Amino acid sequence: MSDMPSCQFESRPRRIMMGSSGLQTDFCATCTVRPNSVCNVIDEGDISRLAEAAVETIIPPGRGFIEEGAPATDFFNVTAGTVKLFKALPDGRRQITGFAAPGHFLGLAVSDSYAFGAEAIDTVRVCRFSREKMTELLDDFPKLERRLLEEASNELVAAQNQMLLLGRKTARERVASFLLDQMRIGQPPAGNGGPCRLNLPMTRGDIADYLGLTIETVSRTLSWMRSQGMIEVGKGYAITLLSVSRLDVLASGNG
Amino acid sequence: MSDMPSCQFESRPRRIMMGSSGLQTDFCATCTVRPNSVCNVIDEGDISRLAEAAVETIIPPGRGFIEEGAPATDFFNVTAGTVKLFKALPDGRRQITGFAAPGHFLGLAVSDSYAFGAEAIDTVRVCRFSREKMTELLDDFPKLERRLLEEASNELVAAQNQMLLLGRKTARERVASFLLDQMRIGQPPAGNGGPCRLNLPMTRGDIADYLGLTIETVSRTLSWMRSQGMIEVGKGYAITLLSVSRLDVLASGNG
DNA sequence: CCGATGGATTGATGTAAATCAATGCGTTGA
DNA sequence: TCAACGCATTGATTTACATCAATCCATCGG
Repeated sequence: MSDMPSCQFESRPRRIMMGSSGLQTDFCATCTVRPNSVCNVIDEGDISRLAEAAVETIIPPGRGFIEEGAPATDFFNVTAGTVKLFKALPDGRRQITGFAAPGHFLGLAVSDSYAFGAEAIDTVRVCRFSREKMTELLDDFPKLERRLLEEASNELVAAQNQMLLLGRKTARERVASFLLDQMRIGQPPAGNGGPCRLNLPMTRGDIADYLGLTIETVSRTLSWMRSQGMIEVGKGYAITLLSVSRLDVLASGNG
Repeated sequence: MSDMPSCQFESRPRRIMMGSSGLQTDFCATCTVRPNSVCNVIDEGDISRLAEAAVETIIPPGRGFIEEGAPATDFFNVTAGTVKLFKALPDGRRQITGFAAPGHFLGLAVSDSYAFGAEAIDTVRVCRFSREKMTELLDDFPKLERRLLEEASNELVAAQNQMLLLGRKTARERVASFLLDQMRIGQPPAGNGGPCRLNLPMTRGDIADYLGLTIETVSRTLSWMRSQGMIEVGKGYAITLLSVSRLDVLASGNG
C-alpha cells in the first residue's frame, strides 16, 4: 500500500502545478489506481481545468473529514488510502455503510447536508471540489457526469448486496462475504484458487460495524474459520484466505 | 389508489399515440405523480421522442418482471402501483431492498445482468425502454442524465439509512422507522402532527423481508405499538399512526 | 352454503449473537 | 523499564428475536 497513487494509463504519477495555491500535487480526479476511474473518459485537453478546480488534502489516520448532517459544501475524490463511511444513532450505535478506496467519489448528496460521516482509516489523500465548482464541471464534462452515474449505479448494487447481508445472512456468512469482497478489491494476483493474502486496513471494530455484528462475534467467527482451516490470521491486519472455494460456499448461504 | 396516473403539471393524464405499436397509452417517463420526476426537466418539444422510445406494460399483482441475474435488456419507469425489489439467497431467504413507487426508474444496472428481482405488489404500470434506446436518450437529453444521477443519489441515501436500520436497529425501531417512511411517501395531508392514515400495499411478509425480521416479529411489534396507543391497526392493509412524535422517538433510537 | 386457502395474530420454546467479563499483547510515552 | 492504553481473543451468561405451532378470519370457488 504505497500512498503514492499510480495510474494504469501513465508510467508514473503525474505532477502538476495547482492554480491558486501554487502547490504541487499528484493527479486526482483524472488519475487514480482504479480501472474505472475518470482517467479513461476525460480528454487530455480537459485535464488542467479539472485539476485547477481541485484542492488536494492529506488526512491523517482516524481523522474525520465529513460530518453527518453538516452542510454539504464539498465533493471529494479519494486518491490514496481507505475511508470509512458511516451513519450513527444518537446513543452511539454505528453502521459503516462502506469503505471508499482510491478512485471513489464522496459527497454526491442531493440534499444540502451530508447523509453520512467519513473518516480516514489510514493516511488518506483526497481531492476536494466545492459543490458549485462540481456542478460547473458536470455541465462542461458530460463524460464526467456519465462516469458519476456509473459509479452511483455500482454503489447501489453494492448497497443492495449489503442489505441482503445485513438483513438475512448469519455471522459466518457475513464474515465470509466480507473477506471475499476484500479479496476482490485487493486486486493484484486475482483469484486463481490458491491462498490469497489480504492486508485489511480496518480494525475488528470497523469490520463489526460494517457487518452489523459485535467485535467479539467477528473475532470468534474468524477463530472458527481458522479452526476449520479456511483462513490464517496473521499478526496485525493480515489475513490469508486458504480456501476461497469453501468461503464462497459459506458466503452464498450454502454452508 | 387509482391505477390511472395523475400528474401535478397537467389537469388530466395525457394520452398519446405510440409509434410502432399504435397503442394508446398514458404518459410515462414524462408524466408521473412524483414531484421530482423528469416532468420538470424535459422540454415540451422532447416529449414525443421520449414517448416513442417507450412501451407501456401493465403488470398484474404478484407478477415478477425482473429476474435477478437475468440479462439486463430493459430499463423501466414506474408510472402506477408499487413494485418490490429484492435479492434472494439460494435457500429462499429474501431481502426486499426497496419499494418503487410511481416516478422511480428501475434497471439502472452497469453490468449486463440485473442485480435484483422486481415484482408487482398491486397492479403496476411501467414504461419499458431497451437499454440501447436508453443510452441514446441519455446522449440526447443531458437533463435526463442529470435527473437519473439525482435519483441514484437519493436511492443511495435511502440505502444507507436502510443499512443502519438493518445493521443496528431493534425490531421496534425498524417498524417505527418503516411506518414513518411510509407516511412521508404517502404524501397527501403531510405530517401536521395529527393522526395519519396509511394504506400499505404490501403484506406483513413483505414488510418482514424489507426490515430483516420475521412475519411474527412484525405482527407482534405492531400489536405492541397498538397496545401502547401509538397506532391503530385496521382491517386489511390500513394502519393509522396516532402518535407520530412517539414513533419518531422510537425510530431514531431514543425509545 | 361450506371447505379450502392465504394472510395475520398470538403463544411456547429454542438459539444465535449480544453482553458482561477476564486476559493477553503490542505500542507508546513518562 | 514499566505503567497505561488500545486492540484482540476467549469464556460465561443473557436476551431479542427466530422457530415451531395453534387459531382466527377473510376471500374464493364449487
